[in-house]
Amino acid sequence: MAGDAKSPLTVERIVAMAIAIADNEGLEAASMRRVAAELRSGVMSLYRHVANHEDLVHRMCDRLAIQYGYRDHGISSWRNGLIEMSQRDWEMYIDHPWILPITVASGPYLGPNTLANYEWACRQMEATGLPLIEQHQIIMAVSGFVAGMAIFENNSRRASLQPGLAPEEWAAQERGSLARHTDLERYPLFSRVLLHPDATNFEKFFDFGLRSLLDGVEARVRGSDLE
Amino acid sequence: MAGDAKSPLTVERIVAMAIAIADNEGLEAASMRRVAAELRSGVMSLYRHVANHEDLVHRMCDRLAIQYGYRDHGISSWRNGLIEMSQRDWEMYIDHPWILPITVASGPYLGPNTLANYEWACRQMEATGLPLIEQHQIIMAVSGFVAGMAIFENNSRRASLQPGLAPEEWAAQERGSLARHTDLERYPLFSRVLLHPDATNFEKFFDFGLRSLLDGVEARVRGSDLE
DNA sequence: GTTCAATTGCGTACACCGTACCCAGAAGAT
DNA sequence: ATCTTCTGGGTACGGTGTACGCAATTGAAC
Repeated sequence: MAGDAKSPLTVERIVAMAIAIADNEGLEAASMRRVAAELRSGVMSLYRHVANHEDLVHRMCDRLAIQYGYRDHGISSWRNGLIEMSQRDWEMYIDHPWILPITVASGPYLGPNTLANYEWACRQMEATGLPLIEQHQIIMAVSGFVAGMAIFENNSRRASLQPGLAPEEWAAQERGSLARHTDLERYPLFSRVLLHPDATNFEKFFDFGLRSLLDGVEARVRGSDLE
Repeated sequence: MAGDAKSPLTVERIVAMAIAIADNEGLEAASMRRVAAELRSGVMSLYRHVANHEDLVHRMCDRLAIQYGYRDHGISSWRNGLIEMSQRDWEMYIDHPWILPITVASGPYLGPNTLANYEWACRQMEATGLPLIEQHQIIMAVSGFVAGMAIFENNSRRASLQPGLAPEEWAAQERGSLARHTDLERYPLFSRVLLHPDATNFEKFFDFGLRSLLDGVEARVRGSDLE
């Protein structure tokens, strides 16, 4: 993890190190002190390249927007465009769970790369022929759905994957720890769901929900859904 | 805001005060020191009633689950049940924006009231005849969509409502501040959206997205969507 | 009423955080 | 060789959560 002692401090190195720390130990571990220590530099040196901690966080987000940029590999329809957007966003949220709390707490940082992605999505939607503002709102609805599902997916992953035990063992353990504060008998349906191995499998319903949403949009595009 | 000096410290008073502070000034303002000061008590006194700060936050969340508990006022179908759930959650997210970051960062706290709400939703879904696990996943998909849309709604509210100026003025100001770091000419579609008064109006597409989602579920319930 | 135990309130202190301020040293220009 | 500018970073301040230990209050038992 630690960087070379000699190489000069740059924004890129700082951002990359902060992302590496956040990936491994969570966002709160990526403090200015910690990043500086890992880079073998003084804390205040970072402020020569980054305005403050919030600025660093924003740069981390926009950095991911490059890595998970929307690409058209033979995309032929607005529907496939929205699917591409959803898949890239989903991957980003799963690979770097720390980005979701940032987006929620302070809004998506509209850096150049994030904006380029948005612009790409909007361009795909032009084929719908809908007014621009509706294109925007559809993009927001789909993005919102993806973000929301990623929240649940990340939560269940964080809960179940941490000790590296089998899902059934985890469920049993979770059940035990919950039963300590709560009378699970009062929540029979929840208890049964907790025992089910697919209780935390969201990918399947991510696809299902996305398809439902896109079907709704398609109906609107065809004009049968205008109110 | 400040509490009576004489009344004894209780969990309820602590939680209520923390919620009041978070509502007015954001979650980070509801620190242990601040809550204690507002209650005219010592900081460490709070720890007699609350395990730690995280515990306090969890109790705040479960407190809201009472206030925004799902109720059946003549609800006749699983579809209306999911709509009730969505509306209550939406209200909660809008009235108390601080709860979303908590849910995202550490998962929904499964306190007794939150669980009771979940149980209610599951019971509504029994009418679908789907396997329990699918009922669960549908609830999660709808909840996820609501949470995701609430993220965007809250972000745009926080951005646009703070100084109390008209939406157009805000858009112009936002455009100006963005243009300082970014060349907006490179993002023509985004620029046009930014100027539109409905750019931050999500309620309309919240309804649209929810309807699309429920239509998809309905198709599945009718068996026409089984793969 | 007195004594003892248990509960509640809280002051101090420590480790962490972001960062304002100022100074040392290196690099480049004149 | 001197002066300017830029980069690195040490110290210090005010914020955070909270471990520890002591005082005051309450409740029970005699």
